[in-house]
Amino acid sequence: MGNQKLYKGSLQTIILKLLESNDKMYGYEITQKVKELTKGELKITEGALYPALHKLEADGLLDVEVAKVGNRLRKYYKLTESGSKETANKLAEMQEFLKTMQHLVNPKFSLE
Amino acid sequence: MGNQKLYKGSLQTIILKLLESNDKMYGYEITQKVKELTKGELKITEGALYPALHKLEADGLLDVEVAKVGNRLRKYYKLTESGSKETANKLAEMQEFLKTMQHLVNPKFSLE
DNA sequence: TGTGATGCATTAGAAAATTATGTATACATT
DNA sequence: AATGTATACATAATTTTCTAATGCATCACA
Repeated sequence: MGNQKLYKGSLQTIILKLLESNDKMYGYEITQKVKELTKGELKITEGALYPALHKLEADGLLDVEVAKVGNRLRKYYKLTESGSKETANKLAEMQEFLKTMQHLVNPKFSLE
Repeated sequence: MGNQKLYKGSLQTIILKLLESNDKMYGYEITQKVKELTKGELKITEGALYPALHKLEADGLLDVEVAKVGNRLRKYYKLTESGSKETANKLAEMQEFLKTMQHLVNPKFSLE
């Protein structure tokens, strides 16, 4: 919702995590999955998604496989081997970050 | 560390939270406090900090009080009334975001 | 037949950082 | 005396990463 800007920088990690859980996905599917998983809180725009996918592919973290469904085009993405490794790294990084932020802003613990 | 880019978008919230906990602080003090609280994981650069402080001030969320310590200048910032309200909002937003991300990157261990 | 959903993509622009640089004081070490 | 590190402010150029807008095309369905 209002916190849409907070997710800056975590899109790649989100994509990688989804592909780790789902083997292969296509772009539109990713946007819908994120919307569903976050109950509409996070909306991935196409202007962010497609460049991100292209970059991950260019970096060798994703493989593409084009499929035709009816007369419609789909590009299925899946993790390469090095993509799997990078996913583990990025997820660890994210966990660390979440822990740090949790600690920073948690109202229960005042910051001295 | 490597997750330095993940914090994009949360600097304002961090500043506001620190000022909520500490009544008044000056810029350099904020950078040191964040470094200390996060054990060096998060480093606020001046190029990000000062523009952020100026914006918060311009938006009426912070008041400034200039102090001279020895021959050195310090600008102490503290929350205005509307700053306190906004802090509450931003902290709630952040909690929500952290929960969402936690759920996204580790659906197995949801927080709820 | 036109509207919303599906599916790809790019472009212009904004937001929010990093990096580099600048000024100046203070203190400790060589 | 000179050098480096810490303290303390600040800005400018650049980069990263998004949003918003737009475009093309297929498909379902009312």
